Amino acid sequence: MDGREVIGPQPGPPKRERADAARNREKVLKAAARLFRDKGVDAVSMDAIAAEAGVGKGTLFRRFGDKSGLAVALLDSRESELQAAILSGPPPLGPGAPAPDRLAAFAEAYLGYLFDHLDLVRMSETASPGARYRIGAYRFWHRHVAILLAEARPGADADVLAHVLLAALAAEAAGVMREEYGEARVRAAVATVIDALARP
Amino acid sequence: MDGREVIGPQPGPPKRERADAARNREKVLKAAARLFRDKGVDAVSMDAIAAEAGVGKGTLFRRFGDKSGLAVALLDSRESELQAAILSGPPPLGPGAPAPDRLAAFAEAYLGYLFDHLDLVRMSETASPGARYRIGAYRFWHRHVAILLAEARPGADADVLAHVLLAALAAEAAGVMREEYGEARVRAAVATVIDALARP
DNA sequence: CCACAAAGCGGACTGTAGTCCTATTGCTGG
DNA sequence: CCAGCAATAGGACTACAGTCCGCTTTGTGG
Repeated sequence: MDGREVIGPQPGPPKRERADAARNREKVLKAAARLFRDKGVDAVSMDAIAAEAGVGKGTLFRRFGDKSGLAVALLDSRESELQAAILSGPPPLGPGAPAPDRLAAFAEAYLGYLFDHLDLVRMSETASPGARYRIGAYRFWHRHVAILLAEARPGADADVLAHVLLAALAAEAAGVMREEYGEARVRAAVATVIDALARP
Repeated sequence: MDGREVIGPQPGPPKRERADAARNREKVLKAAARLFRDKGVDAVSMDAIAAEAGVGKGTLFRRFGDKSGLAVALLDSRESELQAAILSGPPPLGPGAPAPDRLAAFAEAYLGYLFDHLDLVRMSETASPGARYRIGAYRFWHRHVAILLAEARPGADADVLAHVLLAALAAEAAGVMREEYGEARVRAAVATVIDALARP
């Protein structure tokens, strides 16, 4: 990443947030977190969140767009941590290590993040068709992986290969694999693929 | 594949299909095909299909389960062709060629099938969460790939690797890649990954 | 040919995501 | 402090997937 700053939903909005808007945003995020924790992500409807937060449905949707946007907002801090570690943390996740090592470290770290928040990430990726690829964070992961792949495997079509690799890290795919074979084997298999691709 | 028969939705039901049921099944499939062709898969609701077919909604859902089931039924013949070619067609897609060649041929053929029917396959895979992995055909592709991977790369965790590979062939992922980079680059990238994995 | 059980039918009903439009609220310059 | 206005709030409304259950059709055994 030749990066400048973390890509993602703006923690502080463009210009200035009106006081009532800020209040309601907090209320919604708190309510959503509470409901998701108590009942599970899949069992909570947007109506329920609006009711629990004491705001109207319109407010909820205008602010977060859709379920996917709400999930992204809830994941924001964890995601930013990971992005920061990639941009400026210690190697091999951060800059300084050889590309293949960085790729392996990224996969390890990303799978940790993913499995820690599987339901939320799944919601952010599957709320609407194509949601996964519209999220700002996806573009971040993609660029990171593409740049490292280009370095590790000169001449390859790194942009497309990065999408291929990331397909295996989709919440639904990784979730199914973990359920069927356990986390360790998923991590190992992803490491195998990265190894095969990045150390030709 | 040490296979015996094609996996998928039963063309002829278990015991015997009542006359009215058969009639309605045909009416629904015809109506759905017509509507999908005219308006596009995403713009057609289940209500519209039921109305166009002149049957009740209950009928539609009892017979096909959900949107995913309807898509599978519509894809059935093309899918069975591909499965048959894999099980008993000429090499390298069919038996007889070395595993890496068969894997490459499978990816080529599958991408052809996928891109020819992208919207329908996407519908079959994303109609409900996890739909992709519940479809009988997915299990077929998975076993096929796993068996070939096990042969090409002894000692590797072929079952998990097969899922990883197939993740790149998900309709949504492949569709996004094609849109962004074109079909040729997607095919090439998938071939690259298979090559890296299967010819260590 | 008829009676009758079971398979199948259909559309009213429920729950949910997401939209829209009007009333309200908070900010800003005077 | 106040007036004006743009941003925001809220909930009624739409459209859709999927369920349920009383009614109808079909095949069968007498």
